[in-house]
Amino acid sequence: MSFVIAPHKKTCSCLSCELRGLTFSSLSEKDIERVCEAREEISYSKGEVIHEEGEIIRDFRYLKNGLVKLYRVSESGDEQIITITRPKEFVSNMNVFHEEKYRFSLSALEDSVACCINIDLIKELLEKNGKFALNMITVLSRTSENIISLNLEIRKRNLAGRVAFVLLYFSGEIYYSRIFDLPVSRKEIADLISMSSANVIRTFTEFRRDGIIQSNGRTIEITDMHKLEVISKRG
Amino acid sequence: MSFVIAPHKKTCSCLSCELRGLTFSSLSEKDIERVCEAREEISYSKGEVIHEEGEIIRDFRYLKNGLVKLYRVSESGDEQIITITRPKEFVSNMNVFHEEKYRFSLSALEDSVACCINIDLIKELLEKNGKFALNMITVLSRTSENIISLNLEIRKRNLAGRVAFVLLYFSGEIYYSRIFDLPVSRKEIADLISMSSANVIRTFTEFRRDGIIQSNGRTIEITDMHKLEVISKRG
DNA sequence: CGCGGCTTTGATGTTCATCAAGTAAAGTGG
DNA sequence: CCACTTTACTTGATGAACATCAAAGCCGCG
Repeated sequence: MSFVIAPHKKTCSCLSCELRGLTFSSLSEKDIERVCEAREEISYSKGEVIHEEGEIIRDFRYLKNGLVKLYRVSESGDEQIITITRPKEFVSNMNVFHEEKYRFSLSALEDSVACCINIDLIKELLEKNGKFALNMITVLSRTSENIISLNLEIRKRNLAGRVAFVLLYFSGEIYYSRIFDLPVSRKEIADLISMSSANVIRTFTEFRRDGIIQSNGRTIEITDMHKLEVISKRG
Repeated sequence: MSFVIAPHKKTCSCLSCELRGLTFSSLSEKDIERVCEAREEISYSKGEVIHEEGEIIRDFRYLKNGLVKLYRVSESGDEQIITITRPKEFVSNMNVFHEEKYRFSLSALEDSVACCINIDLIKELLEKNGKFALNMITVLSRTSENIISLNLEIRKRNLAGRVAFVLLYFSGEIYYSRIFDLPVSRKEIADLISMSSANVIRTFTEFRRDGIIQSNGRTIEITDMHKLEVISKRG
């Protein structure tokens, strides 16, 4: 099956989008085209804010590629990171359906691309197409549960256990490699695991001393996976 | 509009159920009746487990009244409480839609009643009726976000702030009163806020000494709401 | 090249967990 | 109903875990 690129858009590939299967698989071709017409693809460069807490929700945002962090800033100014995640997850698009404004902020940790589709159109399609809605429920549920589980995992560990867990998270869930460049600062790790950045750094130093990791700035190599897993488990 | 109680059921009140508006408002009368036929109303007495982590999900459970805690037990045997909530929230029914087994456990803190409806019937109705599905999405989203927000609030506070926050939570969100009977043990509060029970108790004692609360066993009276709010905020 | 932000390390003090022992309360079986 | 057992609660003492503060080095950026 072939399709023609609309002349007024650089990319209009919903029909062939590799992410289509995640949620939009149950839409008819006609509806997919409507979405395609209405959508806007926005690129965010590393560090850019995608949306902020309190901002009015106008569209449903679907992360195509990149890496983002979902977070909240308290009155006192410090940041709490809720999750760091790749496209398959929905992230902030949970409260899209029951609130007027975003409750959390979202920003790009790597260059990212998001599809923005008017929220009313999505709601209309959900209402019209139960299969699509059931699909959406499935994806939203998974996302929420992953966030909740991540939190439970973190909160049951001590400092070293949390740092180990986060390193394993990046290695196993984000980069699929023993060697990777951390997408976040030490302070952001601290904000994710609710510890002070000084102690996160100290823990890195210990891991280095004990031959568990090698690190040079943001480049990390896990040299003793087993030990790291043990620390994560008992911590 | 009147309805007749089916002879083979003690209660079959879906049409007039006071909770209908929350999710089932968009179902036709015919579908409501199907649900009504299929559903089973189960009572749980205080302390009883409604479902456990790992159990196969057979039905969609809808809390009619009571109070429940959602929690998880780690390999080491200690409990992490995720949330404590009243009927309007869905609680465990998130992973109903994307997993075979429950990821968390649910138990009754007060005598509770749940409607159990076969999950396949619910899925069928969601698929058939987009309005119903959109409704469901709204409720599920709200529930998830409340859990996530609760967690963020707790994790940004210190011991005293967490205890104050939890007391205000019970007072303001669960019992709507300055005076109430705690539905949980000191240890359960500890499991909710990730602190040791000894320190939770110590904090209670301090609050009592400082004239912030009066407490006799599980009966709590908040005597200085303002001070408690200040502790919760700055904690 | 100089400024500001991130990182690192050490020193210090606070917060919190843990252990232990004792008390109250609540269920259990005779 | 009482003796018994168990579980929840309470308090103190101790040490470990962690935050905070401060100073110095590093790196990137204008």
